Parts: sequence; structure tokens; C-alpha cells
Amino acid sequence: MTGDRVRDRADVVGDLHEEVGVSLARCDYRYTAGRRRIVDALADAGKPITLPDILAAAPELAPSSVYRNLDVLERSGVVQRIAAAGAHSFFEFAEPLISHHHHLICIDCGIIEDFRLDDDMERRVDSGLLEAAGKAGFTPLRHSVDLHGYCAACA
Amino acid sequence: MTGDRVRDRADVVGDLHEEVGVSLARCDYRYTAGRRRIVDALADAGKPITLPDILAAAPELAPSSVYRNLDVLERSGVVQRIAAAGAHSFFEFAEPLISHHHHLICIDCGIIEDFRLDDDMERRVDSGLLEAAGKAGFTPLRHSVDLHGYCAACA
DNA sequence: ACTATAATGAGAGCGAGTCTTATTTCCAAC
DNA sequence: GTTGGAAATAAGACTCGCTCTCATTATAGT
Repeated sequence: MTGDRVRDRADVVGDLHEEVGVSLARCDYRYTAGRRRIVDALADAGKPITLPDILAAAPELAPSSVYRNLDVLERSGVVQRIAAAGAHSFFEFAEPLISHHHHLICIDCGIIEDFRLDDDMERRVDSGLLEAAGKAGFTPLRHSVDLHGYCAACA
Repeated sequence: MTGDRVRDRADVVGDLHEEVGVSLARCDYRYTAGRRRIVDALADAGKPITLPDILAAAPELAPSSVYRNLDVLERSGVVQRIAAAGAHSFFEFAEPLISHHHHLICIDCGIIEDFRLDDDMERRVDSGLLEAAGKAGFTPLRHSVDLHGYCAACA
């Protein structure tokens, strides 16, 4: 029961680490303890977080190393950066490590949360975007749909 | 003929300036020559541009003044800032000065272009987003749909 | 174990953007 | 017109998120 749930979670996290390890190895990067700590912090958060968030979760890490490793993880397709104006960037797992989703961005406190569109809607959006891209001679790789407004806490 | 076309364009730009002036006045800001130059640069570009772009179009402007005025224009609802990771922010007219649209963002050269979805698609996307926002206790103000990939020049 | 290669950590360095302050411009009242 | 007060400007100092450098340390592969 409780034991099983813990076991399950450990397995899921174990799978995550394995997938990350494979992604890193594909680019000739090593999966070091520091990188594992970053991945743990991202997994624990369950939403996009900033460098200070990561340092708060793993104070033993050197800021410069975290920046470098986030860059390595981004290059390996493990994490994705979300740019914020005049503030810290946010980081979260990239697809396919995390299922396709979009962002709720609070224009007051800056927090970013994930949300999913149902498959039908997602397909329609995607085909609409593909069409628009084709007309513009654009080769699309991915799309992002962000909702800007006030989160439950700031409303 | 040619004269008429020029006249028409001048009228459109005149309307733009008038609208901007009203927006600024509503926030007790003045519509100065420097701010007008920025608005002209944005109008001439017809797509999101950066501070260096604005300075290239209007070298007589002081960078600090342009930054300050972009901030004023953003506060007045005239322009909108588009954050870019580790690079200059992009600026363009906000709605309703420019019709609702989305962005094609080249992940190679960084250029940003506008595109429109047809009204039907836009409505569907919007209702889908509203529903998702409601579930999360989020109060949405606006949405952004960006397509990331390679532009015609970089493909 | 040995060696080549990658990763780390501390701090210097970079650059986009903001703040400060003295000066100038604008508008309105007289 | 002149004058007085409020807003805008310009130049540069400054902040801060982030990257680079480099000496040191850890990690494979042989």
C-alpha cells in the first residue's frame, strides 16, 4: 500500500533518471551527481522553476555549475528554457520527458504553471499552425501556447 | 493614384499617432518627438523589433530614453514586449493598435514575424484556453501562440 | 594504476536594461 | 510674452542575470 506507492514513485523517478542518462550519453555527456540533483529538483517541483529555486533545493551546488549544466541538459533535449523579461529564466523538462502541455503565466507574481489541452483541441491547433507556417515558408519544430493573466493567489 | 496612395498611408499613420496620443494622455503621459520616432520605427518595421533596430532607424535617440519610453508605451498599452532568452527583447504594437496575431520565431537567427489564424480557429483556441484556465483558477487576460522553427532564410 | 577527457567551483567578465541627476522642454497661468 | 512648475531628456553609473576562464578534481577507458 504505502510501500507500493513509494516503490512506484521510486520506479518512475528511476525511469526518469535512466532516460536523462540516455539523452546525455547520446551527446557524450556524463550523468554526474550535480546534474542528477538538478533533475531531482525539477522533478520535485512539477512546474517550471528558476535558478534560485534550484539552488534553494540543492544549496550545495555552485551557481555557475548549475547554469552550465542547465545548458548541457538543454542541449541534450532534457530541459527547456522559458525566457522571462528582466528576470530569471524558468526551466522544466522538455518533451518527451514530460507530456505536451502549455503554460499559465501570472503577470503579477511571475509564477508559471502547466496545463493541458484535450487531444482534439491540440490536434486542431497544431494543424492550424502548420497551415499558417507553410504559407509563410516557415519550418516549424514546436509550438508554445501561453496564457497570461492572474493566478489563483494573485487574482 | 500615386498621390492618393501616399495620402491614404499618411492618414493611416496619422490615425496611429492619434490613437497612441490618446493612450498616452489617458495615463498622463505626453506624446513627445522621441516617442513619435519610436512609434514610427515600429510602424515602419511591421514586425517585432529590438532596441538596436530602433536605434538604427533613429540614431539621434538616446538609448536610455528609448528604454524609458518603451516602458512608458508599454504601461500605456501601446506596445508589448516579447522576452527573448539572453538577448534583446522585442517590441511591437499591442492590441488593439494591431490586430490579434501570433508569432513565428526563428530559433536560428531569432527573427520574429507575425501571422494570423483564421477567425474560426482563433475562436476555438480561445474557448479551449478559457476552459483550461477556469479549471486552474486562473484569470486570463490574453494568450500567446508562438511557432518555433526555422524561417525561410535559415531553413 | 595510468592517461585522456570531462566536470567542477570560484570569481572575473559581459551585456541588457535600469537608475540617477543635472539639464532641457513643454504647457499653462498670469 | 514671461514665468513657474511638472514632465522628458541625455549621459553615464550601476545592477544583475548569466557566461567565461582556468586551475583543480573526478570519471571513464585501456
